[in-house]
Amino acid sequence: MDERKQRVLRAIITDYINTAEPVGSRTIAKSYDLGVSSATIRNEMADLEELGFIEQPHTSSGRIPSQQGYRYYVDFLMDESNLVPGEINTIHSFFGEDAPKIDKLLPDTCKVLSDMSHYITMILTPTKSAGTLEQMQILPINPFQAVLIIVTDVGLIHHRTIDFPVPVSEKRLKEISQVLFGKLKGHSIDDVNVTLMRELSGELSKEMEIVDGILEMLSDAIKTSGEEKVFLDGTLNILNHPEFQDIEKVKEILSFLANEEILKELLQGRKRDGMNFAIGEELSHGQINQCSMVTCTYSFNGNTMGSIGVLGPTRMEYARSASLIKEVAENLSMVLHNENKNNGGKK
Amino acid sequence: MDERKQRVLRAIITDYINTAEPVGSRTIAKSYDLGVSSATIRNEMADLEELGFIEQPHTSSGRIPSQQGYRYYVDFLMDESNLVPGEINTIHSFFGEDAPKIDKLLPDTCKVLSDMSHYITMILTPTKSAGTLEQMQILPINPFQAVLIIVTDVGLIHHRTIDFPVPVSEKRLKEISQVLFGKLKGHSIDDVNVTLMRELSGELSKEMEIVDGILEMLSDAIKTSGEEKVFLDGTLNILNHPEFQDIEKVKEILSFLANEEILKELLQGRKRDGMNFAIGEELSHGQINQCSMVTCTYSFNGNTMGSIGVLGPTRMEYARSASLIKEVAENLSMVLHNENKNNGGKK
DNA sequence: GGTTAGCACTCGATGAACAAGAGTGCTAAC
DNA sequence: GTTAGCACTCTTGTTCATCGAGTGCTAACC
Repeated sequence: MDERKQRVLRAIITDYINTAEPVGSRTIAKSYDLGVSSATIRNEMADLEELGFIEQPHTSSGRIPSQQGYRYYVDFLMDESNLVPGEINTIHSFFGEDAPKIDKLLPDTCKVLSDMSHYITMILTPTKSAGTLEQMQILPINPFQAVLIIVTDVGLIHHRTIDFPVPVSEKRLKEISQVLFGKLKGHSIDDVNVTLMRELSGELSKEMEIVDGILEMLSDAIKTSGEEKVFLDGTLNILNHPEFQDIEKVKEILSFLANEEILKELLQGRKRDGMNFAIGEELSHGQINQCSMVTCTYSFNGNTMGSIGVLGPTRMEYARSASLIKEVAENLSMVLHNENKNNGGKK
Repeated sequence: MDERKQRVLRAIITDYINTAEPVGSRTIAKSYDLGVSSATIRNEMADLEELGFIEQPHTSSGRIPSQQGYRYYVDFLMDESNLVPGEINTIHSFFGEDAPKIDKLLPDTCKVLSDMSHYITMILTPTKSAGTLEQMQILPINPFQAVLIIVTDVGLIHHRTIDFPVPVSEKRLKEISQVLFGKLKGHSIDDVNVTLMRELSGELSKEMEIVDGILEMLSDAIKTSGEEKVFLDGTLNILNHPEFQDIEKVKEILSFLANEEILKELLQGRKRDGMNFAIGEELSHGQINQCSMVTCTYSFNGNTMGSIGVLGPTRMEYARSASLIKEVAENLSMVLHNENKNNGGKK
């Protein structure tokens, strides 16, 4: 891959991203300043095709980038994309003074990012291990049911109803709740497991009679409360792209994305390093093998905790998406950081 | 409208609902046993068209029902639709022994109904006035933030973060929470307004110093917690119907439905009587004037409280949808009734 | 007088034929 | 190594004829 081939490939991809039309040698010679004629570019294109970076939908049409081409692009060719000041302002003011309350923060961020990117956006909540139990309460509804409320240190709030097999009095529930909370406060939610609960059970039973099974139920409820969650927004953005004008295709993709487990998997799998690009079949799911996803992790006090992703056609604006996500992720991390400082500081 | 015209109209609508194709006189003469020739039916059809019940997409095509035709159909012609035993079983077992926990009940019901009907399904939660405050708790997160948790007598659970303008200690918050709950328990959430809160404020201030504004914030939070909510499911079902193969149309409808206020309005407007049919422009929104909606109220101890609706093309299976919704609404009402009896009975 | 058979007519859908245009690959000249 | 030129390919859009479903109307029928 000499210099000129790279420039040709970059031109092809840039043009195709903008127009969604196969791009021919003449277009490149005219619009991208390579200083050579279309014939020369044709020769380069033939080479690029042989190398697998571009392909021809049919003989005598222009070329479109292959998955491998996009991969090479994001790895080596992509320019830094500068967001326009207006966009940066939008993001800053969203995360500014009036940033949404903590429990609205993630879904609202998701919406902002999908509006700005014009792609499908998803955000994975912090990992279990990063969240510690900050508040816990069990509210009785009736003798057989109660609501468990959990607040983690990052401010995520969960509630869940619990069904008891035998009646539990309000008084008893209150006692259990208090003792439990006393023991569990500050622990990582990940730590709450059967073993810990057994230990507690031992301690607790000295103080009061514990109904069998209740602790297990609570332990279970707490654990599932701490599970990761995915917010999704902008699914309809997909309809704006010319590659998704086929109803069947759209149905397949959207119903695929309706499964939260799938979304989790998509985001979790790319949580290690900061910015990540997954192109077409790299996503490992046939339903979205004509899509690409750009993800970025966001952090909480320096600990990796969640990730943000936008999903669009393989012909997506990788550079711009990356810049957008990065900006959003940084701002989000900052807000979460401050939230937490308030927590610790003012208390 | 003599007997025969009615039979012809019914045949046309039935056929069109099944095939989505304009239906011709010959089809009717052949498949629907009217005992007359196609020529006679042609004459009747010309009359029906003049009366405004059917229309012709273009000269020399078959006829399709007009909105007025559908209206006449649901008002006078529609047969009772019998669900097949399998369907009834599905519904019964969903609402049976292992019915979802109360806070999952409505969204899950929504999903079941959309799966069975193949249309978009929405459920409006109980009206404010029907729900009384059963449980309330304020959990401190930090001096400036707390979580308000509300459980209504129908088992709906809401949580909301509250930002205080000035720090409030945990102890103080606990006191306020307890006193407030003591006063408000059993009241309708609708009753919680500034006036009541002022009164309470007077009483409370004898017992403790109340930070200005806190009560208003709480009042506000409680009120919005009691607001109606809409669950939506099966939006992708729309893609299965031949009248929605146009991406633009689909985009318009789905983004229209993404607005929860709109959904509320759609369901609230039809909450008075039990079963309700709204056809095309009767829905009063251009975006969905090619859709129809069947709604049914469900009740709680005999009090009207919420409503269920399915939205499909005007060419929808009105009879079947009505039967489905009715069955679901009745079962739902029953489960909610029992829930409540448990509440009262066992406590 | 209502019903029906027959027939001419309309109009969308389908598909073939054709021209236009975009783009390529190859060759030969620079 | 680069480029101009050209023949060739393939898609796209258009025109045109055909087909068929379905109608409306008329005249005959019971």
